[in-house]
Amino acid sequence: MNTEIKEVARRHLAKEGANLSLRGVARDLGIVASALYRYFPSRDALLTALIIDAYDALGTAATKAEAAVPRADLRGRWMAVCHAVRTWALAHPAEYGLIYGNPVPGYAAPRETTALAQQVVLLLAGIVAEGADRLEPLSARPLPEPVRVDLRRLIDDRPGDMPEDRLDRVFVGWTHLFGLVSFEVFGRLNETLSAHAEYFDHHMALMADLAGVPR
Amino acid sequence: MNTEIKEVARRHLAKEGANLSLRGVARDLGIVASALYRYFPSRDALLTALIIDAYDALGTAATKAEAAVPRADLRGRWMAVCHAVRTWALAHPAEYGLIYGNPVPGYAAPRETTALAQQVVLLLAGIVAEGADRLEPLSARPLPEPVRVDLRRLIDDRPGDMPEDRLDRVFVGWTHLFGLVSFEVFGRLNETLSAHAEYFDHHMALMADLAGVPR
DNA sequence: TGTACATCAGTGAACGCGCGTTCACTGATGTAC
DNA sequence: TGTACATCAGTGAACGCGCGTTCACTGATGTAC
Repeated sequence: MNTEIKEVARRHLAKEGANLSLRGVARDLGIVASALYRYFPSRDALLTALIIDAYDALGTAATKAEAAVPRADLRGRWMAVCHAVRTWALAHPAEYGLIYGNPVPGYAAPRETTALAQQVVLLLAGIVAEGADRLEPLSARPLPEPVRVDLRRLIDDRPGDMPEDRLDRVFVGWTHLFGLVSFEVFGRLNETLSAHAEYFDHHMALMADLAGVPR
Repeated sequence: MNTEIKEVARRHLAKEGANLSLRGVARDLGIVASALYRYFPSRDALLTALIIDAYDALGTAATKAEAAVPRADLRGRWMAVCHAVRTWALAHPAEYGLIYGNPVPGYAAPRETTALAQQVVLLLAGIVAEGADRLEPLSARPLPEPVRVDLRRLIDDRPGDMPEDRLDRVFVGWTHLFGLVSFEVFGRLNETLSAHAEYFDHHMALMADLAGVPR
């Protein structure tokens, strides 16, 4: 029942954005609004559940896609993650918007979401950690010290090691991935470009180059 | 009076997101809600005005900042555009969200916004068109044909000329710019990085490298 | 096998609120003669 | 200079709606003896 409610709520999100209405959800379930309180203590709680589910679904999609590629094919794994994120986002635009669009007004994301939100970037970092080409000469540009410190801290907080420059490039790819997916999902690309899929592939491959993912 | 209404409405946006309430705005103006109808025919019309204003303000901020840099300093001009976008977005998070976040549910952006939305990328393209280094060897990766076609069409639709590869790199920078700004404005960077400004500078400089903006 | 009781999903009325929009209106200000 | 009229910004009541949440409740199902 819990999952059934969330399913209907997801359908509502798709039509109304984050203005989720409990009464609307209840109506679609053929139930009276107050009955929902047996399952979720408040509207915010339902929203939180949906947000967590969204992070989870996105992370799972990316993880599964990446796991399906032979371990030795690092570039294939990188691209699989990118594709999985884009595919999931296009299939679930409202849920994507919930976690990567405007913050929902008056709603504070609970602590638990932080770790969930990092899944994708960790996947990308994990791939690069397994093996990478020398970085492209652009990297002659040295990291600003405060950035180096941030990146070092992140590296030290987790198992494994990696030069800061390399993690920096992973972050470049990660930012680009979500920047581009957001552009596409939110319709900002529509009047400008038509070959969305090819454009995406091309750019994420460029990001792989930049991060030194071997061809 | 028209501008006064919009000013108050902008303050409301900042607190409530896109759930703009006419009655709330009227209340803050010390006016009865129906009086607003003398100035805007509907809530949607007010929203539209705010959206257009936002594009306008962002475009103007970028244009002015770029114009203030000596013409010969191409890299300075590129960075000025990037900084102006970030600064404006951080100063006006709600208005930024209105134009680069989740699409407002049930609201269709009017035609006029398309041209306004392209201002920033045109600025960047204009800078690169004035002079650019040879592209970095990454560009050994050829453009996929459908992407080349899209880019060619965009180039032919406007005065001036430019190789498709170069415009492609401008788009990379543009996507990255808004991807990173969205991450920061929407708070997706908070738990991960602290040196936001330096991180931004560093990455946008990298994008300049990538687009062949001379150092 | 039959009765008494507990559980618990869902009901329905109510509270108090906010919303966008319409409509006939008031009353001050400005204009014309 | 004084009167008559037009303009028009803002009023206030009303319509019809939706919302989240509470609360005492019903009534079916399952369990214990």
